Amino acid sequence: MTAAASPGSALELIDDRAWFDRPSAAVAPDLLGCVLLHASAEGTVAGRIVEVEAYQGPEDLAAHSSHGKTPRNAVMFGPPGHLYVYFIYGIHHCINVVCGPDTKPEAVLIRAVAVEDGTELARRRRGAVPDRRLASGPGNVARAFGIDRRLNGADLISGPVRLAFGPRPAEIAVKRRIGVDYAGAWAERPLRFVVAHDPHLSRR
DNA sequence: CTTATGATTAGA
DNA sequence: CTAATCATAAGA
Repeated sequence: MTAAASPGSALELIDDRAWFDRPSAAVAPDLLGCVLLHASAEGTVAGRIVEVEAYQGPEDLAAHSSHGKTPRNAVMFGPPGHLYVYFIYGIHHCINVVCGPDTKPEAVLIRAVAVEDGTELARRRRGAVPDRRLASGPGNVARAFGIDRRLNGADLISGPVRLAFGPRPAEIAVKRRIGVDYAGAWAERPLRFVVAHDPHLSRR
């Protein structure tokens, strides 16, 4: 029995777009402990988000939106509560939650999830890896959940990928973002939020 | 059309 | 530490 599926702890889906209509640095820590779900034809995978990063609009030199709107990042410039999925390094997909306020191009990158439901399906998609690495690292989250570019722009309130409120983590740690050293001072900003001491983190 | 490169990962 | 691997964006 899992927290995501156990009777008596029904999932409370996030169905209010206003919840997403805030700066990414405000949404990001609130996302920790929340449940990410993907109901696909293959089955459903769900789990607790344990690591995220906030990307803050055009002024943030680490954000894709910092070089203007293009076909790839257009979803970031659209309404909050949608999925921004991009393909990177020729291999990996990364999934983001589009935030606000309004159409300000901010988003939260989901970097690690503790899979709690649909574990078998996630394992099939990922191959033989230890549980702690099943959805650890942004590319691995997308892989385990079966999410690719076809879901770019999907509505988190009406689409196959949803979010639900979960128990607030006991302790949240804030660190610098990973893989954005090129962004100068923006690389130093404390915009990576993690559930402290969680074994599923992509890094400590 | 050509070219450079990345919000990564796994493995030596 | 580096190779893998290709969509994307910018430039000629």
